Amino acid sequence: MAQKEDITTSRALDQRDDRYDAQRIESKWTERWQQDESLYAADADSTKPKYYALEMLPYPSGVLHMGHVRNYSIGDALARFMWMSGYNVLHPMGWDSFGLPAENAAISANVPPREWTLRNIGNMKAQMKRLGFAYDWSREVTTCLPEYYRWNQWFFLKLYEKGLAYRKKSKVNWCPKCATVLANEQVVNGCCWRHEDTLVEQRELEQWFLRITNYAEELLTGIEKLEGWPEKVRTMQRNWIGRSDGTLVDFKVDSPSGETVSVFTTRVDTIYGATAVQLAPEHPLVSSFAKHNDLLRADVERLIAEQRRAKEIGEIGTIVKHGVRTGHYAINPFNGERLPIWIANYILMDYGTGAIMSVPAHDERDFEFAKKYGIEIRLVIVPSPDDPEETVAEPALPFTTMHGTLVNSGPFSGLLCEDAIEKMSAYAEEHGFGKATVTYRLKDWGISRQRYWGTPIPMIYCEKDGIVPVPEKDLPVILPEKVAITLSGGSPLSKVPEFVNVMCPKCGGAARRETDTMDTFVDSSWYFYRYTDPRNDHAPFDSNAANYWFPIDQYIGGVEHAILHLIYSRFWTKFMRDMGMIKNDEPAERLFTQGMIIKGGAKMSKSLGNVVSPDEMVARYGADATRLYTLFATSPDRELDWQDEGVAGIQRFLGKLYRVVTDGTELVVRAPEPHGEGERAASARALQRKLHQTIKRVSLDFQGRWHFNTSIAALMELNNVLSGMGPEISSGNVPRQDVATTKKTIVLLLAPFAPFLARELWETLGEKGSLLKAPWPKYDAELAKEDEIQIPVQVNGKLRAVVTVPSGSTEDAIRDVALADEKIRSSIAGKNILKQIIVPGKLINLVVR
RNA sequence: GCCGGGAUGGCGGAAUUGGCAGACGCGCUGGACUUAGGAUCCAGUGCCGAAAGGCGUGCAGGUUCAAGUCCUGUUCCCGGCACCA
Repeated sequence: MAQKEDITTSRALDQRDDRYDAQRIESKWTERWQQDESLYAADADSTKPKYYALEMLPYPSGVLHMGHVRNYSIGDALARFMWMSGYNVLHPMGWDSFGLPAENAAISANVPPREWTLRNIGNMKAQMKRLGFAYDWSREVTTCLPEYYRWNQWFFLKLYEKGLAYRKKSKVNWCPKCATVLANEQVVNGCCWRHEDTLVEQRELEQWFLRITNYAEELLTGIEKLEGWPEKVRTMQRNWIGRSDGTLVDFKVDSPSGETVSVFTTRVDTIYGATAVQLAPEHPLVSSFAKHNDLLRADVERLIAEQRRAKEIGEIGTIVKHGVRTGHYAINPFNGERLPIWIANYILMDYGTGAIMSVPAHDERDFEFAKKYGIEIRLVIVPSPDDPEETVAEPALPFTTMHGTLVNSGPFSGLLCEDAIEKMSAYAEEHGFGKATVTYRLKDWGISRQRYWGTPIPMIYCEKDGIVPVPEKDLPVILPEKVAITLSGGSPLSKVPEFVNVMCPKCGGAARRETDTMDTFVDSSWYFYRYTDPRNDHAPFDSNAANYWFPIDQYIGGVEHAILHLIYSRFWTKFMRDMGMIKNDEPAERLFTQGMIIKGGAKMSKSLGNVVSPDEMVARYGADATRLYTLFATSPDRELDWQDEGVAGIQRFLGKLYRVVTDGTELVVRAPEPHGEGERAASARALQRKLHQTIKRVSLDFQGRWHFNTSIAALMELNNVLSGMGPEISSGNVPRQDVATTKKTIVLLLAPFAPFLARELWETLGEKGSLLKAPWPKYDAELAKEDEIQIPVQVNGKLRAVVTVPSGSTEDAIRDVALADEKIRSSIAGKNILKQIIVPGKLINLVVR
C-alpha cells in the first residue's frame, strides 16, 4: 500500500515542469535586489540594538576565490541572522586596493594601475552581488581613492605631530640587477624573484617608521581581555610582541678608549659564570675593532655575509656556530674579571643589544660554542640544596634551571636564582652599570615603500627647513596618474618632476616631495572605522558614528592576518583613542578565523591546477548551493576539503526542499477536521516536535559554536521528515495548518544560508517583503520534548537492549520496563544484580555477576 | 626546541555536561518508474561472522558501572614562532 503511494507520488513529480531552477530563481532575485539598494542599509539612528558584523575586505586581484566565498558566506549568514533577530546591523564591504599586483599588471599588460584596479573591483562586486551577499554598498570603501587615502595622510601628520612617526636609516632588500628595492615577499630563497641567480643585497635607506613599540606593553596586556578571539591568534600575537624580562649590564672594554659594551640577559644570576662576551658581526664595536686590523675585517665580513644569507633562506636557527676572537677584553663589573670578546655568527644585532655575556655552564648555545673553542665552563648554579632528591654532585651541563641556588658567585652565593636576579639587577643599578629592563621582539613599523601604487607620504624636504610636513589644508597629496612604472631606478614617483618639485610650505623656496608611498597595511589599519561614516570629507569619520558602532561585534577573516593586520589595527585603535577620536580600546570584540580550503590534500593553487572557480560553481549549481556547501562541508573553523560531488548533494537537498515546500500544497486540498491538542495524531505531533527541535538546534548553533554544518544537517532532517509525511498529510492526519507553519519555518531557517531560494519560497508561500524583516522563529522547549524516549539498557557496560518509556518516567518505572525485556532477562539469567545505574532520560546499566 | 590545532566508516564529517559511536551528506549495492537516466523515489550500507555474537574513535596504559570525551605516556599530521641571549 505504502509502496503504491510512493510510486504515484514519484510519477507525479516526474511530470512536473517546475523543478528547482537555481539560475532562474537567482537571476530573478539578483535583479530585484539590485533595484532596492536600501535593503541592506544600516540605520544610522535606530532604537534597535546595534550589531557590527564584518568580514575582512579583499584585495581586488581580479576574481573572487573560494576562500572569499567561504569567508563571506559565514559573515552573511551571521548578518542575516542578526537582522532577523531584530538588530540594527552594519554589514559593509570595501576594497584594500593599493598594492604591488596592480603595478605588475601595469608592466606586463600595460594597463594603468588605477584602471586595472577599478575594473577588478567592478568584476568582484558583480560576483558578490551574484552570490547574494547582503552588503550595505552605500558605505563601500575603496582605499586607493583620494577620498580615502587623504585620511591616511592626515593620520600620518597626526602621528608625526605626536612624535609617533619618525625617519631613520634602515636596511631594505635590494636587487642589483633590477636596481630597485624588493618587498620581503619578492625575495625567494635569498634571491630576487625575477633573477633567481642573483642574491638580494641589504641597502641602507632613509625610511619612515611608526612608533608601534610605544604601545608594545598595552598591545601585549590587552590580549588578555580579547576573550572572544581565538587562542591561536592571541598566542601568535604574544609571541610576535615577544616580551622578555631581563637585565642590561655594561661591560667596560679594557682599552684606553674606554668604550663600553652593553649586554642584555634574562639570567643575570649566572653572571659569575660568564667566561666571554660575544658580539653580533654587525655590532658597532666590531667595526671599530676591525678598523686597523685587516685580518679581522675579512673575518667579520665573512661572518656578516654568512649570517645574512642564513637569515634570508630562513636557516638562521640551524646555522653552525662559529666565531672569531677580537683580541680585546671586557671587564665583568660584578667581579672585575677580564673576559675575551668574541664575534659570533649566531648573535643577532636586532635583538637585545646585539651583545651577550657567554655563560657556557648555563646556556646551551654558549656551551656548544665554548666546547668548540675551549672557553672555560664555570658552574655557578646547583640544584636546590634544600631538596636532596634534586641535588646531584655533578649536574649535567648546561644546567639551565630557574630553581637552583647560586655558588661561586661572590656575595650572591647561596641565593635562589629568582631572588638573585632581583638583587643583582638592583645592585647593578645602584652601582651605575646596569638595570632591570624589558625588551620586545616587536620592532617599529617601517611604512616606506619605494613603490608607486600606494598613499603618498605627505612630507616635503627643503634645503633650508629640512623635513616639513604638508599642511593639512593641502591634503590630499594626490597620487599622479600618468606615471611610467618600471621596477628599476627607485621610486616611480621620483621620476615625475611635477610631483617631486614643490614649494616649501615654510620658506616658499624650492623643495622636494617624499616619493615613497605607504605600506598598504596602513590602509587596512583603520578602514573599518570609515564604514561608520564613509562620505565624511572633513574628518576620517565622525566620533559619534564610530562610538555608536564600535567595537566590531564580530570580525571574520583568514588566520593569515593573525599578526600583521590585527596588530597594526589594534595599534591604530589605541592611537585614535589617545587622540580622543574614539572610546574603545580594541577594534573587535570577537574574532573568528575560518579554515583554509584545500582540494586533494593541497591548498588550491594555479600551479597545482586544483583551483575551483566560484563562477563555475555558481553557473553549475547556483549561488545558494555553492554558499551552502562551504558551510556544510565542515565547521567554519576547520580546513575544508573541497569535493564537487558535495555541492551536487547540496543542490539535491535544495531541489528536494523546493519540491516539498511548493508541491506539497496540492497534496493538502482537503482541510481535515481540527484536532484538539490532546488528541493530535502521532504523526502531527512528530512533525511538530521535529520542527521545534530544528529551530532550537539552528538557533543555538548561531549563538554558540557556529557549527553551521550541523545546522544545515538539522534542516535536512526536518525536510526529510516533512517530505516523508506526504501520505499522512493527504490522509488528513497532519493538520494543514501544521504543514503550512512547518514550511514557513523551514524557509525562515534557510534564509541566512540560501537567501535566493528562501526568498523565492517566501513569495511562493504568499508572504511579502524582505526575509530580513521577518522575525527569526522561536522554539517551544515543551513542544521540542520527546513524548517517549528510547533508553539503552546495558549489562556490564555492554548494550543489550533498547526499551521505550514515556519521557519523564521514574527510575523505578524505567527499571521495571528494562527488567521485563526479553533480551535483558536472558542475559542476566542466573546472575546476581550487584548494582543498578539508572540515569533518567539517558540509560540504564546493570552490573551483574 | 617552544606554542596552537588535529587524528572517528570507502570519503567529508556528527556526537556542548563522561551515558545507544558513526547524525547529515557523498560514494557504493539492490530495487521501482522509465525510450532513456548523470532526474526522482524506495531499501540497504562501520568491520568480522551464515547466524548467535564479537570487534571497533592514531598507539600503550589508567580512572569509572560506563571513556571518542577524563588522567599518564607515546606516534604521526597541519599551522605559527624560533640560536630571542
